[in-house]
Order: sequence, then structure tokens, then C-alpha cells
Amino acid sequence: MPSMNPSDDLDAITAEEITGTAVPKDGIEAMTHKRPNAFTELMAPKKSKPSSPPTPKPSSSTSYTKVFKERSGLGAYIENPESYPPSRVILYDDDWVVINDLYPKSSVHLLLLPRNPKIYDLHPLRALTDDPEFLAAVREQVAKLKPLIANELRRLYGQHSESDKPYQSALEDLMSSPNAPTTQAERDKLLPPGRDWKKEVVAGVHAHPSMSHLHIHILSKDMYSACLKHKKHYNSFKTSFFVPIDDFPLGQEGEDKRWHPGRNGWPNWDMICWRCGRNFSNKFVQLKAHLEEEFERWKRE
Amino acid sequence: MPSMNPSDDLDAITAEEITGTAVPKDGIEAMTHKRPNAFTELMAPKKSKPSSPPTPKPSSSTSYTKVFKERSGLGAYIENPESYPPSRVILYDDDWVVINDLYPKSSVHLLLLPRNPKIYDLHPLRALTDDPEFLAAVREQVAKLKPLIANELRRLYGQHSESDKPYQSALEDLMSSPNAPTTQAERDKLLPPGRDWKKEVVAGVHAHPSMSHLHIHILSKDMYSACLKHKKHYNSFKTSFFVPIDDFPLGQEGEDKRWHPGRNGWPNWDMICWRCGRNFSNKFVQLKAHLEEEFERWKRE
DNA sequence: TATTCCGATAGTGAC
DNA sequence: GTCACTATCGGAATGAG
Repeated sequence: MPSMNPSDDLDAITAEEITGTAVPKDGIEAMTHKRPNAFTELMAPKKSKPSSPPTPKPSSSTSYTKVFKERSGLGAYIENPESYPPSRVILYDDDWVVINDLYPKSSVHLLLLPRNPKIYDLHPLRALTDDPEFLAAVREQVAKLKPLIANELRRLYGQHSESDKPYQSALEDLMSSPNAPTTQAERDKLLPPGRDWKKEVVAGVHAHPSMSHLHIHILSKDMYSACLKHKKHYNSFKTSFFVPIDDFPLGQEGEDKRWHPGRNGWPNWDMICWRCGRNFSNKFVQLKAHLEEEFERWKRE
Repeated sequence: MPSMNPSDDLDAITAEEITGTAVPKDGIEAMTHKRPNAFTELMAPKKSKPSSPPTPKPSSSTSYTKVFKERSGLGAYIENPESYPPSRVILYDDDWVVINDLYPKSSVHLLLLPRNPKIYDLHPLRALTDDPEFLAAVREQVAKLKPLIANELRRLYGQHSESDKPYQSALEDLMSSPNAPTTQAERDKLLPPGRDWKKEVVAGVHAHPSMSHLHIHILSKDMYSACLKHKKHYNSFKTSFFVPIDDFPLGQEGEDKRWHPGRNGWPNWDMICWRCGRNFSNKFVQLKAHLEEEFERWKRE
């Protein structure tokens, strides 16, 4: 990640200014908090502007054009990452753009977008199975982003967490000391491990994405979000329709059923609670209520 | 029909007082019109109270009980026809009750209810096929009620009707003469035939009624009503699910498919416009719009 | 499996 | 096929200055 967003204008622009009134609450409340958070900190050290966007088309003038492009795909982020506020485009360099999913399905939900045109029109299962170089590069990015999300989860939920208490207590002591370190990395060296929040993060792709432009989902496991509105939303992350990056390369078609979920009954699979295993059949409203309960328990773990 | 409702309290009670706020507009706007109408006139001549209701159970005290009875069936009308306003219970005697359907599916929609307990729990196809005496009695009642509805249609739509113009013009002349007859029957003897409104009336039963208590539908053909809200409403009158009284007695089960519409795909039959034959497949909203257009053309015939 | 809107379909409860 | 309510399921449009 050679180039990053400047962190100066962190709070300058809101998502609403870009996408209009219908935009759901942004996933990164983090950005508006006083306390430093994983995303701002990761961006802070380097200030250089991106060397040059790969295809520097003139950025669209009117906002409704952006709205349309966001609906039809993810191309606008790839083409003009610099035109978005840091609350939407978290990170970018010549090869990658990382955004907050506009319609997050978990409390933290990022998309990792490759900017290489040779890649971004491929089917994700194909690209990640056939191109070892790409797979390795994705794994490298995911390895960077998982800790970032883990820190965000700690920021959001650490104070509710039983197993994170050692960390939280020690952090409180540390921050009240005169020479408290200013970066997460420095702080964490001095602190007990506490809860391993990275275990609460998953990364993978959908077997049959609807949006054009290859995208890798990186998100917390909770599925607690106002944008989670129907069965496919849930099952696309909590069934084999979601293929973790760790599972690649896949066996070829015919060997691995995940190439063709439609042949195995998708999207009519039952909804199963990710945490307790309870089968909700097709009762989405009941699942939603249950997910809120499980979210509370999960935070408190 | 030996006994009739008194016509004195015609406008005294509204349907809303009985059934609460959720009650649709009553089908008998006729009742509140200045001009004499078929129903009021038919009731006017005889004033005697009903000799004795067949099972004079104490009438339910609370209004919600009445609401419930009306929802679960038609028993309340059979048991206590005298407790309803003439806008709801049009006619009754020891053997029959005629009501305005609480949820009319055409602009005029009556139900004929036999009061005999030996009859009213039978399946309508069974009763009308196996009991020639009952069938004959129903035919007699229908023969009385069809002209009543025909007169109501003439009252409602006669002035829009092309083919009814001879009658309408002559009626206007007649009514402006000094010694105008006061009854429909007297008037009609002196007037040209005009449109044959009886042809716009159908009578029959549903192959599988949902409401308990055997009931015969007698209604205009238009299917123009706010209460017509879904496919089954329409198809239950405009497919072979509706069995005209004239078709009885039916052939036995196995001979006549109408005994078991469910075995032949009901309720998934397409909706076909009763007037132009256009197939609306399962597009109810489009059919509704079309029915309004056809209603206007039908009135003007 | 992008969202959103509309509408068709299905199950239930009514006391 | 009683109604009314909720929810699930299913297709179509989505923007072009």
C-alpha cells in the first residue's frame, strides 16, 4: 500500500453528500469518534498522494451520475478513489481500493477491489483458483486488513467484552500515564492480548456476485446491520455460497460444488444461525430478531 | 315470502353501527336515494312481522360477538334476521333470508340463505344436486330476486344505458304525468321493454365455499367493487368454480369436474375478462384497472 | 447472488 | 374459496446530462 488517503479531511465530507438521502448509515462511525481508530491510524503515517490513478478519466460532475455508477457496479471507486471521502474509500493505491460496503451486512464490512482490468472482470472463483499470483496478493491484502478490522471491533465492542477485560483494563492504565504511546501498534506491544478480535473477521467472495467488478468481502461475523434485509443477504455470507479466501484454490468444476450453487438448491437453503446453529428455515423476520440477541451475546464474549 | 321487514326504519340504522369501522360501503346506495327502488318497493306492501324465527336463540348482547359471527359465518342472519337494518337484510321469511353481501364483489351482490338446518350445513353442490325440492325452491327464490336486482341495475345505470333509452324516455314522460303509477310493476306494464337488465344478473354457488352456512350468490356481472381484492375473489365468480343454479342437478363426482376444482389446478387458473375474454394471467392489478373500463362500457350498452 | 418498488403468493388468526 | 395482517417470494427497473 504505497499511497494512502490524507487523513486531514477525515470528517469533512459525509456519505450523504455523495449518495443522497437514501444512503444507509455509514459503517465507519469510527471516523467521527474522538478516540483514534484502526482505519485513521493506518492511514496516518504516510501522506503521499497517489502517484497516478490507472485510468484517470475525468471525474463525473453530477452527483446522480455517481449514484447510478454505485448502483451498477464498483467501477467508480476503482477509477476515481480519490474523489470519495475517507469514510467511503478507506485505502487505495495503484493496485487496490478498499471501501466501506455501501450496504454493510455486518457491523463492519469492507470490500477489497483489485484495480487491474485483467482481473476485475473475471469470475472471482475463477480468478482465485487459476491465478496463484492474484491469490497470494489478495491474501496479503486480507492479512493487512483483518487486523485493521479487528482493532475497529475492539474500539466498538471492547468495553462490553468479558475476554477483552485484561486488555481494556491495561489500556486504561496506559492511556492515563504521562507518556502514553500514540499508535495502536506501539500500544499493543505493551498490552496483554485480551480477546483475539481477528477471529471475528472473515474474508471471502460470493460464488455468483451480482455486482460487476471483482470484490472480496472482509467483514465481522455478526450479521448485525440494518442493511441485512432478506434471506439472500444472510445466506450469501453464512452458507457455502460464501467462499473463504483460505479455501482457494478450489477444486475444478465437478469436484467442488461451490462452482454451481444453483444446481444444489440455492437460493432456497434454510437460514441457520451462525452462532448457535438454530435453523430458521425461511423465517427471516425471526432470524433478524435472533441475530440481535446473538449480537449482544457475541459482544459480551 | 309471507313476512317482510318493516320499511319504516329504512334509514334508521347504518351498517357501520353493527359492524364497526372496517365495514365497506354498503351495496344498497339505493336505500338512501329519493327515487323509489326495487328493494324498498318489494318490501313495502306487506307489513307483518315474521311469525317466529326457527331457532329463537337470545340475540347476542355485545357488538363484537355480532362482528365475530358475521366473520365466521352467516348464522346470525339466519337466526336473527329481524335484528338487522333493511340495508343489510333485504328480505326474510320462515324459510329464507336475503342479505346484501357484506363484501360485495359486484356492484349489486345478494346472498340467499336457506334457514332450514337440514339444508344449511350441506355442501351446496350436494344439496342442489341431490334434493330436487330444494333446487326447485331455490329456483323460485332466484326467479323473484333477479327482477329485483334488474330493477336496481336499471335504477343505478339506466340513465347511462344506450339500449335502455326507450324505457328511460317513456319513464320520464310517465312520471311527469298527473296520475303516475306508484309501483314498479304498474309502471312497467305501461313502458317499453328497454334493456333486459335480468340478463346482467347471475345466480349460483361456489364449488368450495369458505363461509359456513349454505348461500346462493345472486349478483350483477360487472365485478366492479372495492371489495374485489384478489384473484380468488374474481375467479370464484368467473370460472367454473362458480356453478350457476341453472346447471343443477350436476352429474355425479367423476362425471362433472366441478366437484373437485382443486384437482384441476384451482386456484391457479388464469384470470379472464368476463366481457372481452382477455387473459390477464395472474396480473390482478391490471385486471382491476381493466374491469373499471369494462364497467363503463357495460353501463353504456 | 447490487437496491428498491411493486405485486403475487402463502399462512395465520379472528373469539 | 370469509377478512385482514404479516411476511415471503418474484420480477422489473434502475440513468442517459
